[in-house]
Amino acid sequence: MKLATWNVNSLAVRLPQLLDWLAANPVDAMVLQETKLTDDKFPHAAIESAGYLVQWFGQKTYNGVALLSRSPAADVVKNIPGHADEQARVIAGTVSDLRVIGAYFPNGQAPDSDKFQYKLQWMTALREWVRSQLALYPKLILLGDFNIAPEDRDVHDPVAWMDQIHCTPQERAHFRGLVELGLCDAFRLFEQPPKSWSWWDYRNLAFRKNQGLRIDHILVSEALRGKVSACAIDKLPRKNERPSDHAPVIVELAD
DNA sequence: ATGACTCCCAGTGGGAGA
Repeated sequence: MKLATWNVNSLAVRLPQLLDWLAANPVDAMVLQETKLTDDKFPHAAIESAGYLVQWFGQKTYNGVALLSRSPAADVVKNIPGHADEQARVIAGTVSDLRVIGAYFPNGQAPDSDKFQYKLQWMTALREWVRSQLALYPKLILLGDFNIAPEDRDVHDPVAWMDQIHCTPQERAHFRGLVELGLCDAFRLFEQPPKSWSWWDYRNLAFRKNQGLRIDHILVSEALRGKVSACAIDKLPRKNERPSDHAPVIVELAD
């Protein structure tokens, strides 16, 4: 079984690229972030024509998430239950026997901003909800745009990024908090090329110079850890014309 | 260098992203 996550930075713009990517990468399930579409505008028919069922949860202008799957998603949840939020950031469903939680973590903007406080509160709520989900669904996968670079090796210039947004000790502590629930960073189960990033700034020729961050992640529960057979970042879509600034991440689970 | 690019909604500019 293959699953993927991709921050598409506007599904209205990236729909053709998503369909191309799915044709080349026939995953069993996929989560999207930053669809930036209200629910009435979600292009479900095009996605269904590509052979996927889809659940979506969006808003105007910002955020927005979706869950695509070959087989139906059961017990679908949108956002974190009990955590009031104006922003559409989470979509979860059970696909086959797997609990799939797709998440778009807040950016946080700057460590001294109100948005950073929102990010910390959101991450606290997410962690407690994921803890309860793990009790219900031992086979759980949490994937999406975490907006956290967990370690210095996930940052092209750790000195310049030190204590900056995505790299603060508080954000990294939250990432470790998820790991301490029993989740495992699937990407790091394998030897990976050095300077592996999932996001490159649009500005300053960052992709060409390979100056990026690894902020899109796939975390798997203990029950799944032994089944992970591969995990990789697909840089190819970042070479498209009008690319998303993020690349997809794919994980493969043995049956 | 509080920049750069891209997207969105706006409305002939500005916020947000990361």
